[in-house]
Amino acid sequence: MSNQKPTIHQIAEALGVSAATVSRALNNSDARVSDSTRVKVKKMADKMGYQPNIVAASLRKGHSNIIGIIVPVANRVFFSSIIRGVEEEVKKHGFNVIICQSYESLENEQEDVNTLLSAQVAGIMISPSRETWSEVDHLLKVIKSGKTLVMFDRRLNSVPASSVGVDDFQGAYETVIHLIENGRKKIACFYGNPNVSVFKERRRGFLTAMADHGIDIPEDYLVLVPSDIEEGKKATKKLMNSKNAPNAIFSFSDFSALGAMQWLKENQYKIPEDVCVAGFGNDPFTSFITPTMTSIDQRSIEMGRAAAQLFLEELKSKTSEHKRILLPPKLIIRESTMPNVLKKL
Amino acid sequence: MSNQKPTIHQIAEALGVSAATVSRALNNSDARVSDSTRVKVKKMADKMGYQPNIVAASLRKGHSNIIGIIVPVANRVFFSSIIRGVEEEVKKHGFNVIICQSYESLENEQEDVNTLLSAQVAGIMISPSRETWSEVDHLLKVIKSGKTLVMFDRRLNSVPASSVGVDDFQGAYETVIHLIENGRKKIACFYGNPNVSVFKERRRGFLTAMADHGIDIPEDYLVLVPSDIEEGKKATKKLMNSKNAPNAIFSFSDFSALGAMQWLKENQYKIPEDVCVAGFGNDPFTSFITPTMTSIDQRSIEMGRAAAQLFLEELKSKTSEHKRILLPPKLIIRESTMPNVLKKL
DNA sequence: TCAAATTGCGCAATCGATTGCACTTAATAT
DNA sequence: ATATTAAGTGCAATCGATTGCGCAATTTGA
Repeated sequence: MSNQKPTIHQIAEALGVSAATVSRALNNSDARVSDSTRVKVKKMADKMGYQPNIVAASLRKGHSNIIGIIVPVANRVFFSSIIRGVEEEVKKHGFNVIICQSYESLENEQEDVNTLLSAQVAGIMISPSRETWSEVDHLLKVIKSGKTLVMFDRRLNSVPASSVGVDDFQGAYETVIHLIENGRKKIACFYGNPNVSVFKERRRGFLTAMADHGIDIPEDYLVLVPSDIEEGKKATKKLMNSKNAPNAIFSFSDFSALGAMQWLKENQYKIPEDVCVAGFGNDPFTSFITPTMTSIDQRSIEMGRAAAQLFLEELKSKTSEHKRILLPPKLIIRESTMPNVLKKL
Repeated sequence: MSNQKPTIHQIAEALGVSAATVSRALNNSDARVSDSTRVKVKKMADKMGYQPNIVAASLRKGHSNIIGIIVPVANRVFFSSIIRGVEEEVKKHGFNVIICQSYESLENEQEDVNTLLSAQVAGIMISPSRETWSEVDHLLKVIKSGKTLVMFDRRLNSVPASSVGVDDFQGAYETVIHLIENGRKKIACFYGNPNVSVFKERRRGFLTAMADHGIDIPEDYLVLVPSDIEEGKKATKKLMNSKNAPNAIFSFSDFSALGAMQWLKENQYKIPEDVCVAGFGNDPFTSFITPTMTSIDQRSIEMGRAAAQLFLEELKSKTSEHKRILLPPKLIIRESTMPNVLKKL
């Protein structure tokens, strides 16, 4: 049966050479094969429809050409775009990616790490779950086992590994400045779980910008709001019904910002005239809604690319030094804080 | 060094048994091990921090526990949600997924298939690229090589394999009926590339519904519009500026429907009063925009789950019969075609 | 011209888990 | 009490590619 997939042994036999030679001929890396043999082998491999068995190679080499990616959840545009970026980049170098989702659970994440290690991945790229901040043994294990580890977006100080992210501090800072420059001082902030690095940075950005302009922040202007439309509505309602309602809301999430806008519109507030709203993340929907929403672009695809490049670099160099790459965020000003609209007032 | 990852041989040695016994004890499948030994082995494996080398097992077994997924693009909510569904389902059974993106290119898809076969995947789940319709040898190769193949969303008649999808005909049909029941007869249709199965079905649904109600369709009401905002705008402009402008637009894509809505709003048309707009896909943004957009939900996560279940079934049974699972679509009626708004007229 | 270096290739071990076959011991049957 | 059968385990081959080592042939250097 010619149906059976040929192996290097079949090729070797057909050519009267050894399997070792075939292997070497096919892997351009090792030059210790004559050009004529190499050509012969390649031609025969082609003719026989040879497809390398990567599993066998992986076993022998001690690692596969697969990179594990762990994200909180894969069907959010932000993360799926990062994955896209990673995939595009590593593919060029013959790697593939396995996707795992932690669903923001530490336990799932630990399991995922084990699965990936069992699969002998070349390394792991991770954006840690919301619950991952004090307990990081599973990530240290990855490093100890000699595998490359790279974090993206969220990072953990307690894990000695490289990371790529957007400058969240800067993004938040710029946004607040933008609001202030438009004459807003009563700026409320929907912040996120400060155990997550990116939220902590955004918070610092908000506070610093306000402090730099000598603006005091009423205690109730700082609200912990999960990334969720309904939560955004709830928080907005409470805020706007208080005796000291803000005239701007800066949310660490596009979704809670959307909730804010929805509540404001339902209650006849004008955006941006009465209340400016800015989100974070530049999810596609921010440019579809009415009014369009100001937000900070996190350059997800580029982040994925950069993370992948960093990963591949470290895979080669096996250095123990760690890099921290910060991409510049991009404030996208839209109608929800539009200056020209405001200036007309 | 206890740093080295233990293998079954280490465990065997520590226990004074053979590696074969350890293997059998760890894989509950083969019962030919005494309970006492099994317990002993498991305890020791645990103590030594044993992690199975799946690559080795895969090599021996001739296939891995990895399932390849090929999608046109991974960062569209529809596809990433399917992936999520698949991942959730197969994980329970010890499988992992590798994601490949064809970017709607046949060539990429062919390459992806090769890569996945090289990785000795257990099988492949695919939503074929737009360009994949006449040339399907690469998919036949998957089947010939004895691997399980399942298609989701888009399917190919020329490929003898099971598939899961939503009833696109039904979805389109219902939508058109809904528009007609609201008194619209001048319904334009933004259709998609008919080489793609789902678009062909939606087209059939549209035409059938119109025919069933004896409504003639002017030639220029049928417009080929790619899934893209700008294309939707362009098509709408042309349509509305013609002498026989429609009073409803049914688009096979939420994005071109969004384009339609944007153009209509910019040009002072009222939605739904002047023109009703319905999309397809129920992308999250459809419920965020103003007015909210009527659309058909494709049950992406469920589709992923169903596809995964079907896949796992076939993997076991190795039957040559093929199933075609059709999920019921769900018309989500929103403001852009809202009946109560219309009735007030 | 002869030693030294280089090139080209084969041999065989190796990666770690699985599994058919065989063997021993214990259990059951006659 | 002897013959069958079953249970529990070990041996060793196997999956397919890689690679250190060694050998022969060829080239280079002096």
